[in-house]
Amino acid sequence: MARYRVGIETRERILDATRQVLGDQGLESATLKAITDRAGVGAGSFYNLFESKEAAIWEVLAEAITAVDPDPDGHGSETVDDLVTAFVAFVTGETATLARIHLQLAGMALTAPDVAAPIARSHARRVDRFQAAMRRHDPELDQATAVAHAELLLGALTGLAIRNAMDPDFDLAAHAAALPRHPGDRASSPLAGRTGS
Amino acid sequence: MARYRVGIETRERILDATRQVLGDQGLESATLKAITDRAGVGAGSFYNLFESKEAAIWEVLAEAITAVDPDPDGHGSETVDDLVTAFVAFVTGETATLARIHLQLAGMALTAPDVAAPIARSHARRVDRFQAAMRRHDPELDQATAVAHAELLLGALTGLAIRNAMDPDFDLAAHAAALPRHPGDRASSPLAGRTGS
DNA sequence: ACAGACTTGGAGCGACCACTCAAAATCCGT
DNA sequence: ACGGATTTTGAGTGGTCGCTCCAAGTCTGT
Repeated sequence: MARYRVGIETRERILDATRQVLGDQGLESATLKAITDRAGVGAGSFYNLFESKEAAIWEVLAEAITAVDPDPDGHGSETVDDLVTAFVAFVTGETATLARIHLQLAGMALTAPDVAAPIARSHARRVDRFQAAMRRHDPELDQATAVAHAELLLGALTGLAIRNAMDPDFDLAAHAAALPRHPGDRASSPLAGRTGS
Repeated sequence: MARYRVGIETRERILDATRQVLGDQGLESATLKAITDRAGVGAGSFYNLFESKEAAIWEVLAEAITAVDPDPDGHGSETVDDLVTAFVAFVTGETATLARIHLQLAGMALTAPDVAAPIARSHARRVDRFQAAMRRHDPELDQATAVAHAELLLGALTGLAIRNAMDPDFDLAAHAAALPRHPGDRASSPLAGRTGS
């Protein structure tokens, strides 16, 4: 399937359309017609390139699960700040549509068992990455506390991302910058330095 | 509609069924058949009591939006700890099914505009309540910092609730107890005192 | 330029969707 | 215990769902 150039391009157009439909209208509205209309493609073309509607959706969901935690550029040297900045970029940059899908994953995980496992794995990986960065910053920090603060930060980042998605005027970068990076840090006011590091 | 006692009881059975379907299988699987089968009721009975499928679902969603923030028992004297404990009770107690629905709301808010506004309102009310409790604890605390920490705590609580819903062995109470209640508090290890206050 | 492989659109399929309706059963003030 | 109001059932409606199929069109190695 998809051996000629046109086929590969069509496949990408369909995945793009699936991303947009999932991001803008949600899983419930992601019908075959919605996807193929947006891709400008007939049903037959779709099924020439994908096993089923579920297959295309799953491919995009897997992308949304993975994309929030891209391969470790400086896996052993990244700081908590790097990780927070990367998340802000994920939500506000080119991957914004994927980010909107990412924010719907938690709800899906509760009701779709086969999507829950990879989400849990991805979450665990992310917690570990944050936790390691915290302990690099403060080698005295015990692991359990670092993990707890990592979960705290990730939960807070998700909350801010949701507000950002709902309110176009929300200044995600400023609020994210104000989060306490390490256990014992004080949350500061997001009104202060706008793009400060 | 629903003037006789049987009618009122049937209405409640249908709402119960809707809660269960939404909580267990999600909005996508909440078909009329799924709801009426679980309620043990014919389609005609349903439409004798509800305008539409959407009306029943909306009624339950409104309940899930509201129930997380019940009317202020001691509105002017509650502590952050009270609020955290209340949330743990909401997730693990009799309202567990409503809590599962509540956790799906964020995703819905992104794709269903009419559900977004009440969710945003409810969230703002909750942030305000947490923030007020923090400033009662430390009158020196400026509002912007208190609000930021309130958002942090709420995001973290939601994250923990999702983990709790996905993993039946997760000790939500212990993890919630370890969260930093006030700006500058250190997250502690959830392995320590299990049900300590 | 040919020919076999691939891609395309869209009519059509059975299944399921939300919803209607009228006749039968039940309720409850009198 | 009567009788009008309410409730209940389930077959039926039109519409949409995911998906199949195939004739026609396009691609690409030769």
